[in-house]
Amino acid sequence: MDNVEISQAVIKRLPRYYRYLGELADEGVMRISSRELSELMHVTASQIRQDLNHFGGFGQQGYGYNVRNLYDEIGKILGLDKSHKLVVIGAGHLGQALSNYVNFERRGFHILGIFDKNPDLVGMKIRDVTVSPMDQLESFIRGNDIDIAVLTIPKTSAVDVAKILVDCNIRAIWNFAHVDLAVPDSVIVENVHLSESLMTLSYNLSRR
Amino acid sequence: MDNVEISQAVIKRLPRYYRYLGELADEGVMRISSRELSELMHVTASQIRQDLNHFGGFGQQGYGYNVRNLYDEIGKILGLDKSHKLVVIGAGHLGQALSNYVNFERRGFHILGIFDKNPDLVGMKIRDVTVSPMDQLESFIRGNDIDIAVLTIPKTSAVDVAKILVDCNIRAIWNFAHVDLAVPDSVIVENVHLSESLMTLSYNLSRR
DNA sequence: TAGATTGTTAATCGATTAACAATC
DNA sequence: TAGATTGTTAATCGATTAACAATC
Repeated sequence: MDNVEISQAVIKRLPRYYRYLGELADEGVMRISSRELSELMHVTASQIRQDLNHFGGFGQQGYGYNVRNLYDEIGKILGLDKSHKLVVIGAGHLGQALSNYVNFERRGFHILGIFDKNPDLVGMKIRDVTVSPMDQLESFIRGNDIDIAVLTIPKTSAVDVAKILVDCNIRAIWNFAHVDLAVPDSVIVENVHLSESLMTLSYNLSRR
Repeated sequence: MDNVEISQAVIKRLPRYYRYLGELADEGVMRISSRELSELMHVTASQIRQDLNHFGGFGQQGYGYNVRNLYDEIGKILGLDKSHKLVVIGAGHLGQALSNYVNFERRGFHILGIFDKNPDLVGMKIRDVTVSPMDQLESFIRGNDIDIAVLTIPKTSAVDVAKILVDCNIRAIWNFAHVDLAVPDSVIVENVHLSESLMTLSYNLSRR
């Protein structure tokens, strides 16, 4: 299973399937065919079947897919059946926004610590978590077996903090700083570069 | 020029070139070859030359590219030489984070209005802008010739607000709500689905 | 001029779509 | 059984990489 590498293009479509299937399940829809789903999502039925078959045959000929079952299976593929421990580094507005976002918690992403170098923010309480000073970061990650670090700090500090995170054997970094972090291959980096997203919008706007 | 459609894959790479070139310019680097840039960015030199040549010949044989010039040209391609008027809809933490982000302003994205339906947030001042109630949104957009609406509200409200925005002839929506907005083709939608990004990270984490 | 490097064409690779046999 | 729809192979399309002639 692990020997077949699945392209990131496929992976990036899974959360969208997951979202649509979750909504269908909430509406009480029991089964759906690839054609029906394709019309709903504005993609080809062929692509849906190809994508899903990378992971196994979840459907049944002549019937289609069981909505609830497919939802659960995609959840498992995405690792949403496991729980993850996170720290948020940077307690500014973005860090607060992410820390307050209830849906992450619901999907098994538990924020155990929030850190900031600004003494004015240290001690602030965000949901159940109190913001801690940066010098406690390293021992906290090691002591609490943290999987994921969320980086919502400026790019200059981000580079330095990433080094610390690697030393602490962090497994993944969700990076909101506008910089490409240089980390070993074993550490997963998922970038959210908001300014690049806005520039893409700007480009498309200027071509009208 | 407009008759050749350029793929979104190319467009999405431009902001990254722009970022690296900006940093090089700041460091005082005058010229760079596609090979040097390719080593810096970990992409192929071929791809860089192909990408750039969609928009014109910015280089010179035997010399390479003038860093400052290429930076400016990509900026123009991305529409960063023009100024844009935005409103932020949703003054929660995410809306505040984006409204406070100075770099957007510096790149010509001017936030003229911030709106929220929560009376507790109305009246709050974020940089120079005071949060207004939602019922003033429509007249504000029309009266101030707003280009871009930034949606940082829950998905249920997002669908309704998007309808209003379309009625007001908004040109683009930067959408942070976890929903696919149904708008006419003439309206550009750029989605930032944070939970999908986190799920992608989660997938990659579980395959190690 | 000789060396370097672009701009661009051709070759390769990978992803998407179409088609259909298998099967529920 | 007949109809429907999957799983999967084959065909197409598009994007990336390689190669090299043009040229600074």
